[in-house]
Amino acid sequence: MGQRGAQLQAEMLSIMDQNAGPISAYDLLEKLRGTNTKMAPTTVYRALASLTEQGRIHRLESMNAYVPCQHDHDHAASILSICDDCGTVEENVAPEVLNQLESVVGENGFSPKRHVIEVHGVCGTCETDSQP
Amino acid sequence: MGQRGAQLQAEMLSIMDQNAGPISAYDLLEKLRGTNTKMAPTTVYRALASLTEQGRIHRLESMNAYVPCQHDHDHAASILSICDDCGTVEENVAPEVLNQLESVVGENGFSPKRHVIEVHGVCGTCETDSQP
DNA sequence: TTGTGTGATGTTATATTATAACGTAAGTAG
DNA sequence: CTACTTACGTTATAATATAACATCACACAA
Repeated sequence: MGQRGAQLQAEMLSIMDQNAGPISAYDLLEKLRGTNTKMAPTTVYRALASLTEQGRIHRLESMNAYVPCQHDHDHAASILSICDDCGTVEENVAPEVLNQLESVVGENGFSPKRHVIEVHGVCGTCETDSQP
Repeated sequence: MGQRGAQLQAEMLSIMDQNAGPISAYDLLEKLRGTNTKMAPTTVYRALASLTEQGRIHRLESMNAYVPCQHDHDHAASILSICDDCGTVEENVAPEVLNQLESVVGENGFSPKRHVIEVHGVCGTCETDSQP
């Protein structure tokens, strides 16, 4: 049969690390099929869910894609900035942003459990490169 | 043929206003088929794109669903808080959060174009209701 | 060792979300 | 009226995700 949890997840992380930017579940599946021809979407989605729960990857909600976490096990919500030119994603952790955010949404008693903060734009490198 | 842009969009907005929470494109499509049996997904997606560009609705990236804008034509990025219990969505505009956010992602020259800020949790009402 | 429980995986099928491509019709301005 | 532009229809298909249930691998205890 296939690989056991930890091993599959490690292989997935390795693929994601080698990948320049975010990767979709199905692109990941194709790469995994290099070593395991029979792998099904379900398996990949299950492993992605597990990695996400562990905080080892992040899902880009606005792109239906995944990136490795850049801040080991940091459980604070992260801010993902996505360059729409080159596709690179940078991760930032900024407690002060979170605090303000919580105070804004909390005004009416809202109690936050999960934050999705994604910023699309152009990264410094691409911005520079596009100068004349 | 079908309705022209403005009329279709108005009907869509009306459906969304009557709907308690976010609605998916296909649920919207089904409701629209009450008046126009032949409507196709493409048409709905096109109208949703147009409404989004106009800032009259927001797409919940983390739910693949849509809600009417609660702050007429306010072009600043909004913060959407989503109650995972009752499904209601509240919209806030908080320039100070945006400013901080931009300063965090801008540290390395990143130039933001679009913000996705969605907070999942439990709203004040549901929180209160669940007390003993 | 053998049984037994748990969780991962395989397998099949299908649901859900979204877009491509191209033709046709409706309104709009000249 | 005609040309132009934009919305819409139509068909097909791509892309993303989950349900349901059988089977297998491993760990652990008897």
